[in-house]
Amino acid sequence: MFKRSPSLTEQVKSHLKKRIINDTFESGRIPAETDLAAELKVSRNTIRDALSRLEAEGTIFRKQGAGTFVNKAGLLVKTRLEEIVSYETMIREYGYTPTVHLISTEETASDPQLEAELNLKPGAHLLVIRKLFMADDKPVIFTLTTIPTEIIQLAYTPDDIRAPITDFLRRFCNHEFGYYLSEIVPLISPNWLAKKLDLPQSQTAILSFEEIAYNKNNDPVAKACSYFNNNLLHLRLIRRPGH
Amino acid sequence: MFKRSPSLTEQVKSHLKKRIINDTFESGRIPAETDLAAELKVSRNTIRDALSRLEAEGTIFRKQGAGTFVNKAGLLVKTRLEEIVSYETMIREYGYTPTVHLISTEETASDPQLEAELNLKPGAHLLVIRKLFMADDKPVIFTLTTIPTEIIQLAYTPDDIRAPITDFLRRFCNHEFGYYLSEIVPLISPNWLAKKLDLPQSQTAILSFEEIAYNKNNDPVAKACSYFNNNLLHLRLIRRPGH
DNA sequence: CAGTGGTCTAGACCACGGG
DNA sequence: CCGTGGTCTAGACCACTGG
Repeated sequence: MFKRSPSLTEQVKSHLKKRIINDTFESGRIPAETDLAAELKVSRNTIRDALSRLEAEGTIFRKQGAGTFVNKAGLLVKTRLEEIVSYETMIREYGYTPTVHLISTEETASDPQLEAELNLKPGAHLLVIRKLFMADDKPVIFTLTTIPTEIIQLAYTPDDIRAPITDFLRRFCNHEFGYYLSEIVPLISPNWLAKKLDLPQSQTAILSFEEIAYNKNNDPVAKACSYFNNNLLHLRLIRRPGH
Repeated sequence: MFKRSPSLTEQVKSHLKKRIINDTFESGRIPAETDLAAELKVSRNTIRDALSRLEAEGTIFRKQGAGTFVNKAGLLVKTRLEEIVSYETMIREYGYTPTVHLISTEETASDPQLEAELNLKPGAHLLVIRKLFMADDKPVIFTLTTIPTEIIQLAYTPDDIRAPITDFLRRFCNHEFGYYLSEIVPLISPNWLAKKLDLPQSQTAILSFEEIAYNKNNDPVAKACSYFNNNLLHLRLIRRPGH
């Protein structure tokens, strides 16, 4: 029934998610793990891995001894911060049409703070990219991405820069993206930013992300700052007790 | 070597974490999974589960084909939003001494928004709890917790209310805590809050959490709003690509 | 090529929930 | 009590890394 790639677990997960969304499971109850394993011809461990991922993203919940159930409220949550999606996808999941404007690119020298954060030599050269994301032509996210020029190995066009940074790192820097270490910082929007995000010039509180991108070798490879217009997007998160 | 409870995986995880912190592993390299399994007398799957948790919290990173390594930078990250710790623990992990002040408790009637969020009958009674968390006697977090009185089944003292809400729910409401669904909202601190958090009266941007607490049955049982003084605490998060 | 982590299997036993 | 999810085992094969 399933192929070898992507992983069985992933195929089972999306198969089950489709059935959940199409409401194939009456009364919100999902069949027992052993039954699913028999039906889909995979081992129970594979079923469990898939269900664990669906549970982590709030699609289902499980109760030992009772069963596995659809989390109707969880289905309404579109994006969760702890899982990266491109800003275009995020905007689309809120029901808007996304567009990306490349505002500017610029080369500068690094400052001591960035050198520490990205583990650079003093005076390293940096590529600074400014982008504006629109939802139905209303500006919602402004981003400022900083990449050391020394890791860029191929020539690129403005279109390549419009793509998500994870794609740019893979295609032009030969770095597989690993994860973001993010800090959430509240801010009173300065005038230049209020103008870009179409906020009232009177002081408005906004959210910003300051993120260091790490590659699969755990080396810091870029810094990304994002500024959100909270009128349209909501930043949500599922928080669970540590094990 | 290990007992039956808590889970083997959890014991292996904390055993390995101790060895990582004590720098038992030279050159940052952690032994192969099969070696660890033989040494600790557990199956490789158990080792893998433990390593997966350490990887999720940023303590280690793995590279297929190469090995498993200590994430030295990740060890510096104390608290991550996606994993719940009590605010007292969070303050302690930043190196301060925490204290909790119970500001007030109050009973009110619900409003339509809360009735929708907590799935209540119109006009339900609510217990509102206000607390202030101090770090070395400096105020850093103000919280406003709202619990429907109908789920409170035992009498409680002010001391009981000072405890984290997860404890209160378990001990006095017979509800096992499941997870928080949180929204992060930026705010310009109003004067009353600036006073409580000892912020400059001039407008300051702060972060707030608006969280709905769910129990293990996936029912919403409480609402918790938190307001942070960002001068002392940093809200961090590890973000990874979805599977 | 040897050694590593990634995936998957089949089976066992336990702990809990609800009738 | 039975059926559920939670944990653990032993073993197999694959995919990737690095010398």
